[in-house]
Amino acid sequence: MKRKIPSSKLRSAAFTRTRADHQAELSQDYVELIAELIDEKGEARGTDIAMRLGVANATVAKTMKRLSDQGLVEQEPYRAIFLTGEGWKMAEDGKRKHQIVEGFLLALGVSAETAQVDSEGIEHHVSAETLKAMARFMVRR
Amino acid sequence: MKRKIPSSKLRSAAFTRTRADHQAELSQDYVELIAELIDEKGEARGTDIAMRLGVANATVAKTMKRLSDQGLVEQEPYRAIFLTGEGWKMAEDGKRKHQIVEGFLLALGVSAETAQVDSEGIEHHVSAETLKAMARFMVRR
DNA sequence: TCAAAAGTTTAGCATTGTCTAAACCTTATG
DNA sequence: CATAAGGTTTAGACAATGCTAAACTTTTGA
Ligand SMILES: [Mn+2]
Ligand SMILES: [Mn+2]
Ligand SMILES: [Mn+2]
Ligand SMILES: [Mn+2]
Repeated sequence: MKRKIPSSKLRSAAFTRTRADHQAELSQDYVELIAELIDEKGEARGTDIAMRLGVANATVAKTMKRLSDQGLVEQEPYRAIFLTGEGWKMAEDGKRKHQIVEGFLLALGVSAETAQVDSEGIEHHVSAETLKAMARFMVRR
Repeated sequence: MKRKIPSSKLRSAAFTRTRADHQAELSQDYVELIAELIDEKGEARGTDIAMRLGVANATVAKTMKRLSDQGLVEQEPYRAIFLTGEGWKMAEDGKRKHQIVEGFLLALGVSAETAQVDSEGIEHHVSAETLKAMARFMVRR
């Protein structure tokens, strides 16, 4: 039945959702990247993560602390980083979503570079409904 | 000629761009909202901004300080907030972009609510190239 | 084998963005 | 026109995300 929502309420809901998306964003990108490195090289080291993210080493170390508090990664001092079960799940969900968004942009006709760059930010703000629409578009097109 | 960029470089470029997008994001949303309020009511008051953004009053006040340091807004103590020339320009650019992204999502077939919410985050990560592709899609469809 | 290189951690700092609570002005109305 | 209600500002706290520099550990290779 869907009552009409007053527009200021709806408006603030959008900003609130965006802020929530941003909170989740960093963790998602980290675990996805860690999963990628493990697939590629068998392990994820701090330096490699820092390199690919374009941040300093110490930043990665600090973030790892948070991620392990969140139960997403595991690590021993001076050793490589691994994902927990939960971490793997998040990585896989993230990867799937990322691929749909990037593939969608390509299907829309943008260059590979642009699709790659834009999708890195866009992926975090795409709701289930929009993701479905993007997937549909790629199939039909 | 476009040399092949090593994939780790390109990868970090995407994250770096996303971080830059996020830095610009808050200012953009604020000025756009202030412009909207001025159009609607003739002035933008702190409370209204806070209401629509879904944040506390004090948060808005502190942000205003930053925005006026950035030369985007002007205000006298205890008075409403106004945009500088630069502020208006940013607001207008933002609005245009926002409308294209939101309209595009609608054209893609998502609900009005979803288009409204998702576009609030997505708009900040859409490059000129992607924006053009979205505009094209809406026309052709 | 053992010193240099490579990688990791820690300390200390800055900025952004958020909050609550309290103090302070402005406005509206009885 | 005095005061209550409604806005605004300030103070103080906190978490997240980034940085550099220094200390420390592990790995590598002469
Ligand atoms: Mn991703
Ligand atoms: Mn991302
Ligand atoms: Mn974002
Ligand atoms: Mn926005």
